[in-house]
Amino acid sequence: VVTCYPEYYRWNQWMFLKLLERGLAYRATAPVNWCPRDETVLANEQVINGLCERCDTPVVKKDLTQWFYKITAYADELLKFDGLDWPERVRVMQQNWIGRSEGAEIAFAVDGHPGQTIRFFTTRPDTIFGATFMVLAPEHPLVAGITSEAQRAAVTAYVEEARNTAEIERTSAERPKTGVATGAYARNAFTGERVPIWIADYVLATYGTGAIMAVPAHDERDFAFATAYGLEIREVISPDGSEHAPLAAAYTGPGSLVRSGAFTGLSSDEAKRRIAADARERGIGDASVTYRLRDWLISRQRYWGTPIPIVHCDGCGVVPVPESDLPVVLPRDAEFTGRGGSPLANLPDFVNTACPRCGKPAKRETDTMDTFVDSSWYIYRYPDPKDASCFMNPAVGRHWLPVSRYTGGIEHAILHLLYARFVCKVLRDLGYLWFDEPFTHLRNQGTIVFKGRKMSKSRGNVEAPDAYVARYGADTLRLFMMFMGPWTDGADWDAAGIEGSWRFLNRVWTIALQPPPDGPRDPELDRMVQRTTLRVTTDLEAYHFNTAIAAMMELSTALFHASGPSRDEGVRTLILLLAPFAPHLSEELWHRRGGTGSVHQQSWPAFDPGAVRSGDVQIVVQVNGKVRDRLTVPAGSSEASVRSLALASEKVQTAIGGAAIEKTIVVPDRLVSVVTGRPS
RNA sequence: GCCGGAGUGGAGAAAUUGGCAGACUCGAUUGACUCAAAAUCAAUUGGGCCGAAAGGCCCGUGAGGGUUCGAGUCCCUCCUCCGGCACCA
Repeated sequence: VVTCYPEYYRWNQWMFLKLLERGLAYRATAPVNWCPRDETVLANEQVINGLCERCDTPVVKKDLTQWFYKITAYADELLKFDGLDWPERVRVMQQNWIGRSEGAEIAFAVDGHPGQTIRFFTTRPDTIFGATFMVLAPEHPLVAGITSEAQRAAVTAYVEEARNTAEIERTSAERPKTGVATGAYARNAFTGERVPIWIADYVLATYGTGAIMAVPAHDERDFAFATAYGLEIREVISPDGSEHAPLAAAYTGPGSLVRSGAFTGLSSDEAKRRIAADARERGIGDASVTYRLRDWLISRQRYWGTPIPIVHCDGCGVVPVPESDLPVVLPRDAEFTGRGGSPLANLPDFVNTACPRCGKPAKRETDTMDTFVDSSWYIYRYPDPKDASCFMNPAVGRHWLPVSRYTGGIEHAILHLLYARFVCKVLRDLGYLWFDEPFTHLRNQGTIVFKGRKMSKSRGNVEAPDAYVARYGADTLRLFMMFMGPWTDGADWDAAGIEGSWRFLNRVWTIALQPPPDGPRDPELDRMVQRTTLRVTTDLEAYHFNTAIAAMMELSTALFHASGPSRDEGVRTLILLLAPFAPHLSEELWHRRGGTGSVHQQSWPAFDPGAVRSGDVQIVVQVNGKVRDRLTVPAGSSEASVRSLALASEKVQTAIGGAAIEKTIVVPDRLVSVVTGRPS
């Protein structure tokens, strides 16, 4: 939808130019996720279990030149959730996704290839004396150059096969480890030994440096690989300080170093620091941090998306469209060919343009932006959508932003919510926003499961509400869905209980329109109205819609049996409380009872916390932890009076049975607990 | 495998965050109204035991242990289910 409005998406383009200036947008050739069915690239976040987020087609890797946003520059800040009221689940998902690992990056020289080194990342530099071989990802750029003639055919075949294997299959942990020796050797800079260099697809090109030192004694994957190919397994970390050979399995815990030269005897933690420091002194490495998070691939070979404001000129290269020329308008006449590549590439009027720098004929970028770019900042447009000078009017925005209440499905946990946090921080650093986080308070509505699967409009797994609306009305259906259970939990869809919501609304209708029978004021009912107002108000703020409705049901039952002015005022309050839950019915009743204006524009009912607590309360009396009697006393009764009243109870005295009282505990307005010594 | 969340009646669920377990709703049973049914209203509805009744007693929140005057809630061990990530070096 956004793509229909150039005045919206021009700001996607404006932001792109700002990020480009800052070095936060860049173009690079990299192995990227490719959906063969949609014929477009995808960001990592849009590959779900190796499948395309949109069409569930297995994704493959392809080397392509694409545009990226440098979200990794904010990885550390994105790990922080200071001051945010967010569900634990979402925080953990984002933290896992970002995947920060501390360790060291170290280089080993390739034997017989002067100047060539293999850089690798490890979280366990303490195990470096046990690195008996190295493994490169099949896509690693060094592979072709170092492979020996004898191994060339085998290596080429393996690389080819890896390229043609779907990502989901390649990264399956259950898959047996496979690989091929390159015939080349590296020099372990710590043991001084020559170690063979292998390629294997269990090493990922996109993580760390795409290469590892393999320590089979202390890594399960390396152990499995070494066992399969008969490579040396050398213990260098011992849980008890003594040596154990041969190892039946990798020992991945901490311990003290053995067979590790000058570092022998150190603890794992100490050795991690000392070995990284040693690598730094020798100029071959340093302590380092690696993230699982990859930069955000924003190019798409799709029609519906914001055109990327770039011109490719034979003379000048990649040239940004000047800000004054924005927006670059998405043509309306593109054809959906269903074939590969961006549809824009087939429109000569769009593609052919003049270079903004030299004026010579040039070609426009034909990729469009990921639509998650659109949704990453829309909240800043809300405060003043008419303002044309910027995407947001700061004077208005200061009043409304950041967003204090945000809700959405859990499916946004590491897509929209991560992108929006990133864009917020970028705009802050550009000087356009004055806060660090776009959404200070977040709640996820639960998933409704229908026929065993998530009920989803885009997936077509829905039950149309029409039949329920026709039979019970939209308010009943809405109320029932809020009453089924906690809104944040979701539920299996089952309309069996909808009659209850229907009956409740009918009862409200009846009592609201009946002329109230005469009678005196009813202080007990007045208090209940107050109490209900309190409960509905706090439950609403906490998203506890089910219990708010339960409280209103109780009030409606009490009003049904009441009379007099208390009843009439209670009904008025109930209609106001019900308005957010049953908007149509409450509006109708509001008018039928002579109310003016809309019920939805009235003040929310007030309550007096003191009045809520007044009246009589029931107090439980326990003897040695068991309930023995119940007392009714005025709320706020003193501890002493409640205690003596409790001890005066016959039932309590029977339970005490003459034993000595050790202590009594009084919880105001709630209970008295009597503790005795051993029964005499 | 790692991380997160959750296990409470026949069903959906409550429980003021350590204070009467099962509010509210569905379903079921019984009664009132009706020629009858529907609708509506009322009563009962965790299990077991004692009692003619009024009422009383015991057990009970996935399992076992612990802390506490008191545990659905806190701690330890385990089981099951749901969700996320997963060959991330």
